[in-house]
Amino acid sequence: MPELIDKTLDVVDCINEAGVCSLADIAARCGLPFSTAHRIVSALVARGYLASAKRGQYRLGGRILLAGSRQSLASLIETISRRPLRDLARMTRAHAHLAVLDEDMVTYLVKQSWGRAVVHSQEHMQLEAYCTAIGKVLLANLPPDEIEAYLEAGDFVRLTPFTITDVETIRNHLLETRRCGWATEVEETAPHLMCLAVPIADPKGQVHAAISVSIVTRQPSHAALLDRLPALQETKSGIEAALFP
Amino acid sequence: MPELIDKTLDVVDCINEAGVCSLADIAARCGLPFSTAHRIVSALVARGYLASAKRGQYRLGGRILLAGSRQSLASLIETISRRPLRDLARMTRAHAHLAVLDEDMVTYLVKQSWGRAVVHSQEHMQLEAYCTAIGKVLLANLPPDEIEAYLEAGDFVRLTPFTITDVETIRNHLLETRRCGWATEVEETAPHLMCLAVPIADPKGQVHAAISVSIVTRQPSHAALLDRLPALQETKSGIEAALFP
DNA sequence: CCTTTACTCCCGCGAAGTGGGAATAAGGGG
DNA sequence: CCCCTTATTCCCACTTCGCGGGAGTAAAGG
Repeated sequence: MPELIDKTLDVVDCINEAGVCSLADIAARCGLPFSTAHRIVSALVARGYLASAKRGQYRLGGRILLAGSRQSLASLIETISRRPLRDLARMTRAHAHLAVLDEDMVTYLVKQSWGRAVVHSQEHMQLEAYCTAIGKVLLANLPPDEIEAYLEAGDFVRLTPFTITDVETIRNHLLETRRCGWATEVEETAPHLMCLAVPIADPKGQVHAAISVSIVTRQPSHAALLDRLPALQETKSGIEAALFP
Repeated sequence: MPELIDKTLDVVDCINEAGVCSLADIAARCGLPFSTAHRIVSALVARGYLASAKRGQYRLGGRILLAGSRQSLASLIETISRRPLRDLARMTRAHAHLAVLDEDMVTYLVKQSWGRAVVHSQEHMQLEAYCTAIGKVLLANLPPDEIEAYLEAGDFVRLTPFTITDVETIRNHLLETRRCGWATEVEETAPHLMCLAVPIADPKGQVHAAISVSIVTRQPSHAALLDRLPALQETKSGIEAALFP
């Protein structure tokens, strides 16, 4: 790979992380000679990828700030994930889903089916969050105050005999989910249906989506779900690596 | 400026504008040889600045999408504008402001005073939009449905004998403002105070902020305001060029 | 299964980037 | 208001690193 490109992206990454830097900071952080750093920074400023407010203050420029806002990360995650999820569905002999949280509702962006067993989910469908594995993962990774707001505002309907509707129990589930990094759901939304989900996060730990496997069976058991956890984790890693190498 | 950096940014810009491209598209649009385009694209993909969903589909990667969301464009505009506005204030012998719209209120981000005349504005202060020049510019460049929503919801208080409170008149002012690119206000918020404002927009015409000059005088006149329009326009151009070269 | 299309890889030439250092300009503090 | 500090700009010979044509290869879609 061209070295200059790497150096250039090092500079951008560095400023992206640090917020504002002087040229000296940049040179030091990226391990670049002074003049090289200056040359790169000048080129980036000239193109609007960096901006210098005052002396010794470089920051991200308008071009980059605008680029981010035009397209949503969710749409990228969706297209990136489609193939890995199809592989996951085959490998685990289960349905695979990708979803994000939208206005406290789980929004399914990708569904990859497996076998004949029919699951009611569909792409673009919205479901309640408290009773689905994906929903639990997404809720659990919200800021604490938003979790509380959700728990207070929520109207937790009993969809099956196993649906958890008690606020305290849900809160504990969410805490546990956040701690261990995955969530399950066994017949909480529909009979014979169980689910295992993990989050998709960026390198800083911010969660942007979640993926899950869903199994339809006469004999629901946690063990059958957890067998799939390694494969799910691997898919998670693959997607995260594609998004944030 | 290093040529490779320029080519690299050409590629990024190209994908940013086109949304999704194949390698061939990129090479064609940027006028690059195939192998060169491939080398650049690979490097960008390896760093997460581009992502390839499937064959022939490159798009912006997670790194860039995330970079944009972390910092706000408003904060950049604020720091970039401070110096040009100070110069503007000196040159026009007036107070200069930068503001954005936040929840239908004008939010002042930068104030550069001139002379002794005191103006009530302050940085971080919020004012009503319908009766200020900056507010009119910002409102006028909202999507039509949001303008209508503002006009319907608004409670237009008469602050001075000259405040415009009639919805129909305000609507016409906004249309005219959008057409000609600037707005004035003569004693609509306070006695002896008049104002002239223009928008700060990106290359696609999207308005992100507005700047203004404010004059305190015993004899308010449109002419004295419009004398300042060229200087204001020049400052606008300078800021826009710094943001989006 | 086959075809098409996009991607990957290779290699010698030479243009293009490198980087040490000195001059210059621009702020901020006293 | 001036000086001092610190960031920035500029220069130039060296040599590395990227260039780019084309042939091979893998993958998607019919």
